[in-house]
Amino acid sequence: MDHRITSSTKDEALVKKRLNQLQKGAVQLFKQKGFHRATTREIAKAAGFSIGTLYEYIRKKEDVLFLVCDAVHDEVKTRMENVIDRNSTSEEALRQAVFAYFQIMDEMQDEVLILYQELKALPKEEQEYVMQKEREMVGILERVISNSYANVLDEKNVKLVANNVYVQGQMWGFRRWLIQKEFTLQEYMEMQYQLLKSQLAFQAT
Amino acid sequence: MDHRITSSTKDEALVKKRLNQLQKGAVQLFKQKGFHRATTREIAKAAGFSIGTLYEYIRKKEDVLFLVCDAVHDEVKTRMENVIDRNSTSEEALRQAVFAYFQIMDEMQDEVLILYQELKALPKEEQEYVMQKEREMVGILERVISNSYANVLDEKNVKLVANNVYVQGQMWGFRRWLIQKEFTLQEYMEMQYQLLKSQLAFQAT
Amino acid sequence: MDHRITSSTKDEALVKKRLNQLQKGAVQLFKQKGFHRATTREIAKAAGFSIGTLYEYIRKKEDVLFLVCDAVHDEVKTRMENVIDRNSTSEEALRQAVFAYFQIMDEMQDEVLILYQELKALPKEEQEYVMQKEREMVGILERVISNSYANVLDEKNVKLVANNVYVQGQMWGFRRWLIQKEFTLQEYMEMQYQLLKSQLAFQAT
Amino acid sequence: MDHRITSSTKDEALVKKRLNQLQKGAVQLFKQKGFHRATTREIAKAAGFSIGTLYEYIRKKEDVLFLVCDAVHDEVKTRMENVIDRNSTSEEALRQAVFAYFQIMDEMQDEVLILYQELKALPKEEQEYVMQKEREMVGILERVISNSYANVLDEKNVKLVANNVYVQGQMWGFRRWLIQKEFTLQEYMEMQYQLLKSQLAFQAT
DNA sequence: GATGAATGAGGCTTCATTCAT
DNA sequence: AATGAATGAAGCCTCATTCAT
Repeated sequence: MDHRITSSTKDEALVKKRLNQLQKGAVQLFKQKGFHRATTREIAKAAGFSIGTLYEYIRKKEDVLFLVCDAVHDEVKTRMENVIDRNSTSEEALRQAVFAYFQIMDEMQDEVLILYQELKALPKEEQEYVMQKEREMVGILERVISNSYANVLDEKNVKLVANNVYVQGQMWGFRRWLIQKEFTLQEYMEMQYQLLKSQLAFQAT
Repeated sequence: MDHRITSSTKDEALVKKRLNQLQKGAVQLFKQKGFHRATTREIAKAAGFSIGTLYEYIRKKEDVLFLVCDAVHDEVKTRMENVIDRNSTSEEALRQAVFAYFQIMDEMQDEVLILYQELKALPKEEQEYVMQKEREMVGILERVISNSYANVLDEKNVKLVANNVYVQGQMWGFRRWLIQKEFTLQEYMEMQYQLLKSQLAFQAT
Repeated sequence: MDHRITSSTKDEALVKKRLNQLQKGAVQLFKQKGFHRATTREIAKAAGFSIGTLYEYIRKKEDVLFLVCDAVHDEVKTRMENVIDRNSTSEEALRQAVFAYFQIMDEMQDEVLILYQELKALPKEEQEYVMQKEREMVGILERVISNSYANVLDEKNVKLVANNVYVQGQMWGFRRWLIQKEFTLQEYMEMQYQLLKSQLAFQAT
Repeated sequence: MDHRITSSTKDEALVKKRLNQLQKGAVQLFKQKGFHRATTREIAKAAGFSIGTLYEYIRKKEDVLFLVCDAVHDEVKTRMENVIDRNSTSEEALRQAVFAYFQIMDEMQDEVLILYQELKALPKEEQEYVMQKEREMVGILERVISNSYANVLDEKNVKLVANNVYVQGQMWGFRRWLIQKEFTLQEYMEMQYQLLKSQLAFQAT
């Protein structure tokens, strides 16, 4: 699944299956207790196998966290790419992408929370890797925005706006104790999108 | 300093001094290693006293984290309040407040990072307390925005915009690996402020 | 190969082959890492088959050690017996035997090292068995000495001298870090033999 | 006590006391189970304190082994030096030293056994250190022999003979299952000494 | 009030052994 | 007969917390 984690098992299909079990279980667990409070035994149990088997597929507890982070990004990215119409330059395309992104962030808020809070528990090198994935994600938003409003925004503004949108999506889950008390997802999406449009419209004048 | 931490010591002045040492040392330490990786021995050492003494002033390791979180918020709040002109309703007042806020977030980025990442390491009750402080901070921004643009924005929009600004300030430090690679602080402040204004201006039309 | 190890396999030829593979591989491995640090997986790999197969031929990890110890002794004994002229009583026969013994100890120093250091890792009963083999080896030397100098030495002296020679042979490999720094094998053999002769000669006076 | 082991405790006298307890307890324990089979918990218990305290004075389990090896050598050396008359060149002085050495080896046979069998469990660097101590011990014997028979033996012969005596002393304990079945300590000492003298006498002719 | 030695629960990880295929 | 995935007991070590001085 990922070259960074060397498992002693040889059967590729099995490895994939096990790592998938592991990642699924770990997300549920980390959601409740966070990475640090979760013990390796609990991780194994959540994945549905024994502690011994766990260590057939990972080398260190941290590897599980990395697995989760990696999987989250991959899923977000895949889902975004399925939804984005790369050829369209219409405003509608932007709306569609932004709404889809917020929707995904809503569905994956637990995963995103983990990613946010535990990143620094990873070794430096793996942190870098995860950050790179974040850059790619922001890059996707940049492209969408830039496709829709290429004429009105300079590159730097696009970067900033994309980053803002990206963060706003994450904050929906991350600051749910505040935001979800005040807004429904519909409202949040709609309002943020209106604000976004007003920025773009204004720059265009 | 805070009623939640009961120290067996009585001399108020000394307690204050010690807790201050503690908080200062802890921030430096958590900055480097994070809360979980820092041991109580290291915390004591960073504070300049022994492990035994540490436990004269706290009851659990978590108390130190709480202390730090609390202190960070207090400092941000104090500095913001010193800068804000509560009576002014001019656009200039908004600009001043936003710039000041970003400036503070820049200076305290390490502290804010800690606060962000370690919040869930606190017990539920203390989490609530810290969240409450966050709400207050957002509230301050709300008031400033609302004072300047009361006529053009409904309450809910103000809430959202204030929250966005608040998060953008934190992200300057939190996502420094991305943002600070692309923008200087000046640029970031200026551009975010322009975007903010365009939102407000647009709503006003 | 040895009745102490019951393998579930029946084909005698195959068992022999496998146990031989196993013993050869294990010596190489133990040489590097010692018995305790070598894992059963590594042992299986060194033998050229899987962990599952390993356990078709042994029951416990210790069995491998026993196998090695046993094989070492057998080889030393066989080689000694090939070289010794049981009928000769001349001094030359002694010289020949002693030199041959030292030569063998030189060639098998790694194996002897293992035997020396890991003996107590065996269960008591197997220890006894190995010790018995040691006694036999010393016995061979006793006979050679006694054949050559029967008239001058009482039985007890022969026992002691034989034991000394036996140990000196082992020490060539076991204390190589000291002895092999100071002497070449030729020198060591020659000098030890001279000392041996002087003992015998003196007793004869 | 030894710079190689860094204990977190500051009080020098206490450290010395604890390390002494530790070493004493460990010898008893290793005697029974060997180093590998002894758990850190058992080591702590044998030393009379908790596992936590154990790790206030050592960093790794291996350190305990090193401590033991070191202490054994130190004790042997000290006792030898107390007994040796450095000025005497008489044959009597040699006899005295050799007998004393065998006596010590008899009394410390368990310790010596440990040293012999577990040396390779130490990290390379520590092995070197222990070997150096062995060299010193052999050196002491060399000096005694050379003092008594300086005129008859060349340096290389002295080295060899000293090494032989040294090993013979250790073997009394190490091969007790063989030697102590056949000889009393008195006999062993006496006979080995006679052999030694015959070597020296013969060279002198 | 301050100190730091002592404690032991509990975490991570390894690895001998088994067993279904 | 051979394989290698699965198991879980058990080992090493850390570190938050206590308490006697």
